[in-house]
Order: sequence, then structure tokens, then C-alpha cells
Amino acid sequence: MRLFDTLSREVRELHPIDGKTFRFYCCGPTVYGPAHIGNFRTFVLQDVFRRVLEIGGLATRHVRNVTDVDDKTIRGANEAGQPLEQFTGHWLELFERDAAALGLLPPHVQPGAVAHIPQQIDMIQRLLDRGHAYQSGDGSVYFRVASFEDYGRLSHLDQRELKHGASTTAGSGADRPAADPAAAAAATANDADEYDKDSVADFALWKRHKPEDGGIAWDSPWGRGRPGWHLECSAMIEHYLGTDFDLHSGGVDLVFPHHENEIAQSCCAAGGSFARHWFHINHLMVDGGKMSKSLGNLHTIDDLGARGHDPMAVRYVLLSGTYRRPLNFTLDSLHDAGSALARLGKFAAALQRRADQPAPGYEELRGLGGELADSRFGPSWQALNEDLNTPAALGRLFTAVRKVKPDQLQPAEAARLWRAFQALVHGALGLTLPVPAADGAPADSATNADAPDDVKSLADRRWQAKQDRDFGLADNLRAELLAAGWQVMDRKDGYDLNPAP
RNA sequence: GGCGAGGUAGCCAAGUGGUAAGGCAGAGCUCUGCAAAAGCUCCAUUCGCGGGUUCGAUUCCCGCCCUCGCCUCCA
Repeated sequence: MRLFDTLSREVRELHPIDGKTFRFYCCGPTVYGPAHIGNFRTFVLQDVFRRVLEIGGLATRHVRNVTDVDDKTIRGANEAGQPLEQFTGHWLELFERDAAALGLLPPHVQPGAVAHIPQQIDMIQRLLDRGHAYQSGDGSVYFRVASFEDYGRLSHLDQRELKHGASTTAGSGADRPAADPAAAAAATANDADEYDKDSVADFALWKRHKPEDGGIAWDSPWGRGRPGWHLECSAMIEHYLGTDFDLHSGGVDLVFPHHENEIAQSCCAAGGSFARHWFHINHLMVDGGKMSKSLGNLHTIDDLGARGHDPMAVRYVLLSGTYRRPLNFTLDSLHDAGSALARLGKFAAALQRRADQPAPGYEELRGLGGELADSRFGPSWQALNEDLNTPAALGRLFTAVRKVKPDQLQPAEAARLWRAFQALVHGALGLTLPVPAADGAPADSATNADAPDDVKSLADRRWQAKQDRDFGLADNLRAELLAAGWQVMDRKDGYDLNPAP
């Protein structure tokens, strides 16, 4: 498959370094609160990426970390009066529940920072030994950005620009344009949080313990404290994937400084060339703007579920735009996604009936890429392999769906197509389709039971009138039912009552 | 201020130097007593605005307007 690489800014073919297993690392969630659908855009795209490799026949090793110690988790745990592990464990559990609902394959390894403190201390020591880090007077350890020539290559910021930014910050905004409150605020926060550094661009590897951290601290050769955020990824990557691995991924906002800092730490501590390919997913917007808690548009799987939206519809929406561009999420698009999925579900049911085969599980679908490529769904599969173009894949899927008439296929042909369809939709895209109501059965039998008795008797009278071909009376009774708030819809052998819209 | 992404039908959204995928919504038809559901068909001479290059531009170049992101711990 081909994929855009942030570092080279080119679409490049992917090959595993060892020729067998594609090994990749994804920056995972910080577990201090509920994950929102913007977070999940990144994880869903990473999931489809992995699925495309696996359906294509490649083995993968997927490592996704959990950030379980940082400013936010410490603050949250202390405010909740809970031990850090209990606090983060709770949010991790909810994250995994949402991830499962969205159809995400669990990573092969899901390491947390807290469980890898020794590895991080070891890496800091090596950086100090090699002269890439220094201990400041306050007991923190910083990485010396100036010691790494390639710093800024990933984000395409050169050191000159970074220094310029640094001097502006140090000047307390005196030479900063007045109309830039966000940058001014960032500079203020920066002044408050970081000090005693040789250069403002330098970042913390080890943060000395502060009173507000409470009891959350670890012993180190440099005193009590905790590791810096960037370090956990570098240390765990080295531990689980080594110094050279195939791909690193995360949201676009991580390009700088997080991934830039990881590269610096890892290359300086261990040598090696770190990630061969960088896969960054652009942000999700809501109603045309940035998501934010204050605007009340920070949706979670729970919120949307309470409004009656299926997690699979969320997944569909997240796949409906290309990962390299911002995607605009609206409740309308979520509703549309539900309709689109229902249509696919009906097609799937018809095809499966004709094929007379059970739905294959994910493991059975792995490696079916070749078969899929040769099927009617080949163009859709091709779109996924060409820079993970999920919207084009969905478009071509519907084009194929409209052409195929399941009832007119030979059973053997239907069976082949069913496998290809499943490999694409369930395997690669990771969509679980809604099962349409069986023909002749009530669409929602619970709804009829929910109706009050007088409504039910009214509906029965209408059904009888219809059987008697007294359509005038039947229509009058239908109007009465509607006035009472119930809509009646006929089936061949009965009717369904639903609350009127 | 620096760097970057983008403005495509009512909404969401692909794409290409050769004349605009797809989904949803909408309309028509078929089928049903009528509805609904389902299936089929239709639905942008046009791609923010103004120039330029070209036989030809939505696609390349220049300018302008607007939106969004990053610029030190946010996926």
C-alpha cells in the first residue's frame, strides 16, 4: 500500500523493514477523562490502516501507548482523591469500551508510561552521558535541542525559527504583535511552567517533584520526580519495537513538538533512524469549527449514544473524509451515515441469503486482498491501498452495490462476492452492518407492546376495516391514531405502530 | 508575524490538464386500496473571486477574499 509520509512529504510505498511484520507505533490516549470523537478519528484511521495491511496479507505489530502520568492525570487523580492508577484505570476502561464499540482492533501491545519508569530513566541517563541532556539547578533534566542537528525536520521548522520564537517568548511579549492573545497566553503558561533551561526550546526529560503533584513521584538519580511526556514514547518504542521501525502515527497536532522531540531523544540516546514513515491524521472539526468544551460540541460516544446514534455511524462518518484534511462533523452527517449503513446492511443481507454462507470472522478475512482486488469491489480496495482514501473507497463501494443484483447471481458467484464484500466492509473498513428486520416480522415488536390499550384497539379496528375493504373507515381511524400520536404502517400480515414523528 | 491545510450541488465529501465519484436529502417511476418500506431513474455546463499560461483549467501560476490548524506538553 502507498501512504503519505509527513517527513518526506511524499506518498510512499510501505514495506516492512524485516520483510515479514509491519511494526508501527501509535500515540494513544491520555486517560484523564472521556475520549471524544476527535480522538477517535485518529484511532479509527489507524485501525483501518492496520486492517488494510492485514487483509492484504501482511502481519503487523501494533503498539499503542496509554499516557497515564502527566499534568492532567495527576491533577485529576488528586482532585478525585484517588491513587493515580485507580483514576487512570477507570478512564482506560471507558476508553477501551468505546474503542470496542467503534470496532477498533485492540493493539498487540498497549504499554503505559507508569509501568516503564526504569526504561525512561535509563534513556535519560544515556542522553546525559552523551551530552544531549543536562540537569538544571532545580532538579529537572532537560534535552538540549541545539545538540541535535536534525531538530525541526519533521515539522519543517528550522532551528533559526525556533530560536526566534524562543527569544520572542523570553521578551515577555514586548516585540510580539498585540493581536495574538493565544500566543501570549502560551508564552505566559510557558514562563510559569518551565524555567532554568539553557534555551526555551529545550524540553523536560525528567520533571522534579512539585508540591501540587501530591504523592505522585518516583525516585531517580536526579531526585524525586516524574518523566516528561515525550520520553515515554521514545522509551517504550525502543523497548517494544527497537531503534528502527516501520511507521509512527498520531494526530497532526503531535507533529510538533511531541514527535519532533521523540525523534531527538531516540536518535540521540540509541542511534538508529527511528520511524521510517510518519502517518498523521488531521483534526475533526464540529459544525465547521474547532471542537471545544465551552462550545458544547465535544461529542463522546456516550453522548451520541444517548441521542440514539450507533457507534458504527460515528465510525462511518470518521471514514467519510480523507485523513489528510480536516473533516467536518455534524449531527446531520451522523444521521446520514446511519441511513447509508442501513442500505449497506440490506444489501449485505440479500447477498448473504443468496450466498447461503455464514459471515466470516476477521481472522478468516485476513489475506483475502488478492481475491478482493479481483472482485467487483476491487476499485474500492484499490482506493484504500492508494493513500488510504476511505471516502473514495466508500463511494466505489456504493457504485458496486448498485450494480450487483444479489437475487440474480449464481449461488457460487454470490458466495465469492460475499467473501469479497466482507473482506472489504467488515475486514478493511471495520464496519459492522445493521441487520435488517426479517421480512414479515414486526420491524420493532416492542413498539406495538408499548402502545396504550386504547390505541391498540383503535389500530385493530382499522386493520379489520382494511380487511373488510372499508378504506374510508380505515383512513379515518388512521387519522385518529395519528392525532393520538401514533403512526401506523402496514405489513403484509399486520401492522406496526410507531410514535408519530 | 512564520509555517501549513482548505474553500466542489441543500448538507457531508472524493477527484482530475481534456471537460465533475459517492452518501444523505429532494423529485419522478414501479410496487402496494392509500400510505410506509423497498427497488429503479433523475438531480453541479460547473468546482470562493479576479487575472494569466494552455488547443483546453475546477485541476498549473499570480493577486485578492474567507475558513481552519500548528508555532513547546491538545488526537
